Amino acid sequence: MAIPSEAVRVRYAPSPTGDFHVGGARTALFNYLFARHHGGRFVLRIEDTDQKRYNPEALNWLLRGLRYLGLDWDEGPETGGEYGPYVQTQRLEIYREHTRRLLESGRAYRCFCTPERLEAVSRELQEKGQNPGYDRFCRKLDPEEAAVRAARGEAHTVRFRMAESGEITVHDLIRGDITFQNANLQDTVLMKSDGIPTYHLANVVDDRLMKISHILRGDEWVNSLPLHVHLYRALGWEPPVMAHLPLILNPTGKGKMSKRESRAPDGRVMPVFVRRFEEMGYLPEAMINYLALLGWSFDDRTEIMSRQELIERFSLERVNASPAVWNYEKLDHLNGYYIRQLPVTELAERLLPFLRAAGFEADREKVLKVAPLIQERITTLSDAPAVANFFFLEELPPYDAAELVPAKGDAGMARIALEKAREALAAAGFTQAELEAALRSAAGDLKIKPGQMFQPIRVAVCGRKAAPPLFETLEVLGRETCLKRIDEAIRKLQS
RNA sequence: GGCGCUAUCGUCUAACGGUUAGGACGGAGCCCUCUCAAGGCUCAAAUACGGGUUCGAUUCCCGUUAGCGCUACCA
Repeated sequence: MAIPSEAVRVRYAPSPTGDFHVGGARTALFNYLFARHHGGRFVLRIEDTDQKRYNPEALNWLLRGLRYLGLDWDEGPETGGEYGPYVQTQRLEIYREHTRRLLESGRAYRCFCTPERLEAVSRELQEKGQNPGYDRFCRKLDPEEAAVRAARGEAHTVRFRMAESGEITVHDLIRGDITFQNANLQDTVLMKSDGIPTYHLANVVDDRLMKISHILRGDEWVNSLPLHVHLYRALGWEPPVMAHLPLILNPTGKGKMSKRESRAPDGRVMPVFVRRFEEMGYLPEAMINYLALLGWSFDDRTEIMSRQELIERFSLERVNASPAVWNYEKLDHLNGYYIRQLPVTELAERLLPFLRAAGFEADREKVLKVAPLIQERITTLSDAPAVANFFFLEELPPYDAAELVPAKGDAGMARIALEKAREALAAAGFTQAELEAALRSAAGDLKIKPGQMFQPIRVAVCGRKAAPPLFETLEVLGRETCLKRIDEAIRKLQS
């Protein structure tokens, strides 16, 4: 695709009404990748024209989420830029000016209908079996007279004077040409009675003024495409290139990805907010990689891609048109993969806050030793406390003495094995290799299988059957702790 | 209801008229192995349906069906 690099300017334009959602993150990512791929600019614009749903925390959640994902914006809040301000409520005068222009050219008109009337009209139309909507009552008002009423302070909105016939065809980079009949379109409100524009006006004006070259947004916007294009034309502008991204659907495949967190049948939390994924210990590397694969692909085999590779390979031509179902298992797989790829020092560093949050007295030195032992056993960083608890706990959580009994053995065998192990551990050098040699020979002395000796020891020191490799674990734990826990296990077997 | 979008394994996807329809997640099995993982190998698993166009359709066109989205002085 021949796209002049300097010309590429894209934006992510969320509304600060709630928490930063993965659907939004995917839209932001595609914009980011497209901008970086073409050496263009990635603009962040806050569309806060809905004062009723405004949430003062939303902006913080958004910025934090974008930073966690590493989606740095070139222009926007906290960054500035030459097309600012980047918050729409700080641009109200601009929208009013453009509204005046539309009023003067006759492409818009003042509407004095009350919300009550609007509702009644819509209901009436529906009862008559017609499409609900506005009956264009104020369209035929004399503009001069309407201006006078407005000047007197009469509450009113400004509506777009939509063409009543004909059709409009819009080209979408992902979907091709889409044709709409103008007769099906509404005289949509552009300026609300409180003097704040609706999304439609603000969006069109800002994209133009901010020199946005490509609009990459979710598929839920295709139905406002004809309105927007009419608006651009009415203002004497050419619309930017349009590309509507496929929706992300719930894991069930029913409906678009929920805005609320839910729980799986097993009680597991199914996060939908970027902040929650961060809290749960999903790596930004994995999130980015997974999100990129939702609606886009590189070829028939490559799935693991770094941010740099994604930037190099991303292209709108390979974005899918069909919706994508969210798949937590696949994300988990990628997260586990990226955790395993981390250098141990890096893993330890990322693990530290999660271990401390669990109440463990975790220091760097200790975590550095534990990290390699749990690296391929966790899928998220927040799995670490449960998997590595016995490394940090002074007292092991209670476990059933029956766990100590090895396969094809009995309590007596477990006890003998542990006593023998205790003896060996008291004497052996405490390195992985020496421990293994000592314990294998101890098992040999008892004429039992190595596994029948290792399993009781494992349960004694870890408090459970599934754990990291035994000898490394013993080494990290140290002689004192190991002997103490084996003694406790022997006591458990006696009682 | 109206309008719009979409349609390949359960899921994410590859194929840009000619392939034994490929890969990944998940599932099953085997191997490795001190448990659990990780890793390796193998297997099962798809072109929604009906018409066209074409020598030939997963691919292009139309219809049906289904799913989803929008239908506010919300974005």
